[in-house]
Amino acid sequence: MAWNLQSDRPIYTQILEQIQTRIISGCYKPGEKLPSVRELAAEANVNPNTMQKAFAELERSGLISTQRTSGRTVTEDTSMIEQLKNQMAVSQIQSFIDAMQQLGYSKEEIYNLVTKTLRGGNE
Amino acid sequence: MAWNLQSDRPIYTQILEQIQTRIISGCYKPGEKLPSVRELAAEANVNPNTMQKAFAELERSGLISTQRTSGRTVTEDTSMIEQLKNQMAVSQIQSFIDAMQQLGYSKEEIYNLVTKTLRGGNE
DNA sequence: ATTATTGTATTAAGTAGATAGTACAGTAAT
DNA sequence: ATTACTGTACTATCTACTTAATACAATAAT
Repeated sequence: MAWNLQSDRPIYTQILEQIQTRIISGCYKPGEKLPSVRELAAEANVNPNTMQKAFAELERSGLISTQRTSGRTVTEDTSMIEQLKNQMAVSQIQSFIDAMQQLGYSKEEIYNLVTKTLRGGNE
Repeated sequence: MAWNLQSDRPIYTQILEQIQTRIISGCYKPGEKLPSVRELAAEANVNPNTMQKAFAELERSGLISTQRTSGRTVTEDTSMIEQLKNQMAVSQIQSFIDAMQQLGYSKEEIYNLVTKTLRGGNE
């Protein structure tokens, strides 16, 4: 999975979210060692300080932990990961429906549009 | 409808979007005169310059127009408004589904979660 | 004519985010 | 011991966003 960074929001926030997503989707597995700050920064075409800032946040939440000089690892607490997954899903759904309703779509219309889109797409 | 402004994105961008939403949802009607920059700025608890910046963007898109000294009005081009509504809806749906799939949810799971949420909510 | 209100422009200041460059301390591998 | 890699810290600089405080020209209302 590639890094997808826009300029309309802080980069470190987007990196934070995308690392979370990678952990949740199993791209980075529980207990697995993460690439180094410098490596990931190069990969994302970002300053190491920016990547570092994202990691600092991730650690406050407990999702990853640091072994001072040998790198970082994803938490082995799978229930924590599962919980975060649910949280993010609920939040996605809620803000999606809110936005659609504010545009003036009824529940039924939202339902129909989602159904139609899900049918149409690939895979 | 109240202003909902977060600090994680530029204020003027959020104002821009929310004015678009108000026009699309009919809160500000086609041809209607808009409140002044200063008035809206006070209402949103924001500097007039920030509100002005949002309006400048809205004008580039043609959604509103300016009568130099008597204020601004919403476009009367209802098909333009309708088109913007569709655009924003499609974009909402797409990025919602993308985000869910990246979290690891299948189309069927997305469908079920959306259905369940739509059933549960109010109104 | 005067007054108030409109959009608009300008300058200055403060803040947050991002980059660049450098440095240090701890550990693993050799 | 040396080397290479790790996270971490620090300073300086640049840009974008936001606020503040004015100011001006055009029009609507009086």
